[in-house]
Amino acid sequence: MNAARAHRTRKRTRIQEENEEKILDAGLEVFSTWGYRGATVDQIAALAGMTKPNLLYYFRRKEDIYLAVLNRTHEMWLEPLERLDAAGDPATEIAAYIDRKLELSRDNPKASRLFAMEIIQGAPILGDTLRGRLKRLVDDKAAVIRAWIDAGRLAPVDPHHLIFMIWATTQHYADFDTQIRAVLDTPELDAGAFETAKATMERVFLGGIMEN
Amino acid sequence: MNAARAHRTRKRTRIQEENEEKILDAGLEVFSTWGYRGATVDQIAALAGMTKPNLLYYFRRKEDIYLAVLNRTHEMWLEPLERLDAAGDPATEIAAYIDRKLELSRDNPKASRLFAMEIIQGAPILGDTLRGRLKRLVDDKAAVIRAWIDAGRLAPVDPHHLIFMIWATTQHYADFDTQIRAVLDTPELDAGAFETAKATMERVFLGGIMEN
DNA sequence: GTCTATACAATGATAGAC
DNA sequence: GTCTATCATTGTATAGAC
Repeated sequence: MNAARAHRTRKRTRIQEENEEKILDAGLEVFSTWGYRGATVDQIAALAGMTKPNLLYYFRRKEDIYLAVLNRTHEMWLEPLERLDAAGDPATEIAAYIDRKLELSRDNPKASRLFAMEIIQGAPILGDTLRGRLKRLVDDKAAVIRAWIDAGRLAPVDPHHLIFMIWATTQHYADFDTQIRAVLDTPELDAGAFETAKATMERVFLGGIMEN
Repeated sequence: MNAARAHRTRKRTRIQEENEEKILDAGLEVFSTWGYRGATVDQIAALAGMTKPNLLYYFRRKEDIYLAVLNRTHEMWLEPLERLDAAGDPATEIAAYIDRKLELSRDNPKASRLFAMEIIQGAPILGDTLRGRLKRLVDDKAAVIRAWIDAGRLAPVDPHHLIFMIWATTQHYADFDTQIRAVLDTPELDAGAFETAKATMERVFLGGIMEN
């Protein structure tokens, strides 16, 4: 985890914390736009407002920056699904999950695009996490959904693919934001656009999976 | 369009056509994996089975290859929506649209990822196309859907966002294929996985938007 | 402890000779 | 249609100044 910073063992100073944060913010920006390989250390340093050698004082290698940025954000990505509660009402729980996921896209579009680039490139870094922790979490929550279906509280849809559909639709508003803005002819996706998206998604998903 | 090949004015020979096609195939592969900037001409040349200088005889610059690859595939992307028929039955038409789009993802995952990378990077090349031709097409078909809604044949959902949802879910199976395979613990998305995906999507979408 | 200047090897894009 | 040369970019290392 912090092998990246093994050369520094002492407690971090205020300047260190501030600079590391600036670097990670810049890294998120650049990696999420260009992917790991397309990003350059120069770009990140410029965005962070420091020189390249100065940046390399904090992170010796490009890969260390990438790892740190991914580590800083990947917890955030699992959290909404973790909160899906087997004891709750199916419609309420699923609607709330969609809301949380859509909010995450709205508030952290760069983090969403960072993950998208990593996955599209074959998940060279996150592959193990996907096959391990993510798979266990999804299997877990798919079992919850299946129990709801077996109890006749939801229409019989495949739980895994239902989750994929929710991921796809919510993340679309972050990852493909450029395309959506082009089609809607708007300079940015404002609160109104997200409200309409949310209403449409809840109507389609809940209408589509409630036994009536 | 073929400004990229303006240096060649004669009719193309068989060898030229074959080599250009090999280059475009290799370019699709490499650009869709690494993005424009992360791709190298060396990689593309190696994949195309030729030397870098030989490749550069056909396309003088990396950007020319990228343009040609995008141009070769972007028509394909508009076609399924173009076929949405106002005179048809709403449920049938929308189900057929979903099918066509999902088939496109299954059969052309690399093209899908190429577009994804281009959009995530802010559509530097395709931006005008998105704001022009794509927007007109979507507005057109959104009007068709709205007419169905006004006639009481569909539930009142926002047509644009419904289309976004269909794009998101279908393309997800190409773009995030690595993540889906990790979660489903399968070496590849086979016909069965696509059947389940299709059934789930049709159940959710049609259940979600039919007035009952 | 923090930052700058400089260097350098590797890679990659492109031009031009053959 | 092929090979070589060139030149900019980029990742990384080091030496030392504040």
